[in-house]
Amino acid sequence: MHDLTYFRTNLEAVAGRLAERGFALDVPGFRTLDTERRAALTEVEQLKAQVNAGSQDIGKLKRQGADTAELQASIRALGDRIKTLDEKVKEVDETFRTLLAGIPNVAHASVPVGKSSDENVEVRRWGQPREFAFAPKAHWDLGAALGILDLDRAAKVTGARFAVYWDMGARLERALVNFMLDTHTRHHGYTEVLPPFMVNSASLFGTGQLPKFAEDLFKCEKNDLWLIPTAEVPVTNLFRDETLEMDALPVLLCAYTPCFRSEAGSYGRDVRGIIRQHQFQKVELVKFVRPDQSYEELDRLTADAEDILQRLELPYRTVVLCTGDTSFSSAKTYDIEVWLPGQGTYKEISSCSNFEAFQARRANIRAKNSKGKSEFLHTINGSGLAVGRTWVAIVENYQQADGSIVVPEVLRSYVGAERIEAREALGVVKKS
RNA sequence: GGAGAGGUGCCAGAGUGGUCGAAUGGAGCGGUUUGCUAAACCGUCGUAGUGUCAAAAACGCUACCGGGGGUUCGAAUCCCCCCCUCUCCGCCA
Repeated sequence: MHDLTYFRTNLEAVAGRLAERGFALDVPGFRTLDTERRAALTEVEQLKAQVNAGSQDIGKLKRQGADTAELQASIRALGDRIKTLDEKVKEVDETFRTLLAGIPNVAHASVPVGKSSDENVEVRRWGQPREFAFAPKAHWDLGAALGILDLDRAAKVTGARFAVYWDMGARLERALVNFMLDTHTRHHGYTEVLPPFMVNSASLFGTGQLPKFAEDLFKCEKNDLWLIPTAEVPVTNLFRDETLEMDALPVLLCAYTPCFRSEAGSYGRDVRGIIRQHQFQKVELVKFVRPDQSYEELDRLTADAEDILQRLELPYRTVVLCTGDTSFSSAKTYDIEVWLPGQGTYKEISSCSNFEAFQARRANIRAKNSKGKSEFLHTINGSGLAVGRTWVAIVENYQQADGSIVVPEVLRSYVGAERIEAREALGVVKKS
């Protein structure tokens, strides 16, 4: 959400910046609506002022024992006009707010201008993709053969784009969650929170998923409850309608949650394996920061996420998204992409964004400085990391010629094994 | 799910139809006093929208006492619906 006064006084400039990211702002339409809104507002407020003044007079006159019937009647006569004008204001106001709420954030000056992901810019690369003496397999083949990943039964129990993890597969997922949370809390200074996995619509508005992206979410019609698409939503909204102390910033939080996405509009993509699921697990990093420090804090958060991959010794690259690929609420986003040998490509495993005051304004999250003056703070978040995709990266990168998986050094105490091998005795391995 | 009690400013807490944007106390901020601290005293102290204005400041107006609707010339106060908190009962991991 943009600041209305700033938006209005800098309309042409803002429209130009929005065009860079592919959003066409109807400037004359905005001006007309804005003028219309203010005209109606001015008129109805003048009428209300009349009513208020008249009502006070009636009070005084009645105490003096005077007859007020005539005055009451004349004020009552204003009622109808106020009522119709009020409705008009409400209507214009709603249109206006819907419009304003649907306008994306303006990209930071350092963000490269571009139309699509093709124009994202790589900023660094870490690690060397391993040379395989054999043709590396994809995780769906490896996982099925090891009996640790079972998509068929998931489809039976629930449906497409869900997964069942068995045995060491489940253990690996859980190990990753614990390893990530431990690393962020012990080495990077984050405080762990465990939020609800369902939120109300006010929270989704606060972080920018509503009203525009409702179709990407799972909703429980009855209660105004939605399954979270990311922990960003409940965690950012922890401080909705609150004012923090500027001196107490930055606040660094990390949270493990499952995430639920309808994935409407991505039907043909990533159909195999568990890259794109309706439910996946994620450890999320969320920061509430001082406005003047948000970009250094974004770099630090991105480094915290990358550190997980470094500790797991998984090769990756980091790209800065161009204006056209940056998401609705974000002013600048880095994607971290892990190397997947089974597919011979770098695949997004984390997305780290600075929203500046865009979310804070929507969610009304402020910070008060030492002089008692409060302003909107900046919010930052990123995956640290997507657990399911990290699972995929480990299985594909650490696969052996015999189909077993070597467990990365740092995970061994969590997994309780150095290697994941097929366990026929379990009876879940499907013959194919 | 049933019965009852509540939800007021940063906090505590008054206020049951008019002069209430809201008493009082505390916290905060500014100041006086003080070797320092404490105390005392004085002042100040909500948010948003909008008008005058080139703009800022300032001043005015409108709205806001959990959310939404209604009654009335006038609502924190009366009525209806919803949400949340607390107590008891039921159910339940």
